[in-house]
Amino acid sequence: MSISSRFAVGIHILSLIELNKGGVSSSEFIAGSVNTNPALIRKIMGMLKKAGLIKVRPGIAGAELAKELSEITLLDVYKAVNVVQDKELFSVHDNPNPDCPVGRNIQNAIYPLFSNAQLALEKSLGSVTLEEVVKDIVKK
Amino acid sequence: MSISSRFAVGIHILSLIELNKGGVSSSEFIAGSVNTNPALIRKIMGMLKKAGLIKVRPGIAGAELAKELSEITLLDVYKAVNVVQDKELFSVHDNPNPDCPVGRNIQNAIYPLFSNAQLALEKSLGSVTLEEVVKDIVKK
DNA sequence: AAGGTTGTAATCAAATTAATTACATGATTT
DNA sequence: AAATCATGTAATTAATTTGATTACAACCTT
Repeated sequence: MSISSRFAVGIHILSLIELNKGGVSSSEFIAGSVNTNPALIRKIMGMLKKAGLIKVRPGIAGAELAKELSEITLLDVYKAVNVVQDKELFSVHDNPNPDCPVGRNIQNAIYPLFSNAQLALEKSLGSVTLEEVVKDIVKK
Repeated sequence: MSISSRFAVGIHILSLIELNKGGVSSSEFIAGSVNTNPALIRKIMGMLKKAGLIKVRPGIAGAELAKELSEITLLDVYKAVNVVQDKELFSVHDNPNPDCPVGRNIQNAIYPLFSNAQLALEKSLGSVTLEEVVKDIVKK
């Protein structure tokens, strides 16, 4: 199973706001670039706003970045759009048999290992800023 | 969204086979420890078998490890049970607008970054062997 | 007051998971 | 050889999540 495309769309939204600095980035405009529904864009923008990444106001068309792109990492976006609940990238079967030594201890044995893997993922995402993404888009 | 518990169950199965070396690890026995259905266990065991991690034969009760636990990493299990398709941990929205500079290039800009994050995750999983997991279970 | 935009809830089809049932195939036992 | 038990595998089902869509209240500008 895959992590929701909300994450990729979030990156798309932020990049577009930056590259459209001169114009007005309304949800409809952004939806046109992402090729989806304006309501979905507004929903994701609401998450980005809540995370302090963009500024949007009811009734006023357009969104602005709340931070420099160089200060926003992919991890910030990842966390903002809630694609993965904290510590729950990997799901674990519940109610293993408590009368079995393996069933009784498997969860505690696995948990820190899964947690480390998830942290490695997040560390990787945290090492890339949106500035780099936008530079790459411009270059192409 | 979370990665299927097949992964955790796969680890459970392999650990149990090891710790039950003296006895017969039938799908029903394993299902009792995992607390699920024998058919599901057989399905996952089929994947582990296909990946060369265990030996099972039709009609013959019980499964055996095909390798030493010290030679099996979490990554081997992860790949065996197909919880994530190669290069598809993160999903990307399709059909972004080709007439927009961002829409046209976002996928290529994002792809290697997502790929790196996924590799970091896999590297972490590849650094842990099942031997460590079983030792931890025994200790508890 | 009119027109356009954001915020948000509700609905819907499609996809995936895990549980379950069913049964064909294969091996062992009596 | 027949009965019994295990694996292999397909099909079904309910629950959950996703992304698309509609609808509309709240808000701002002209």
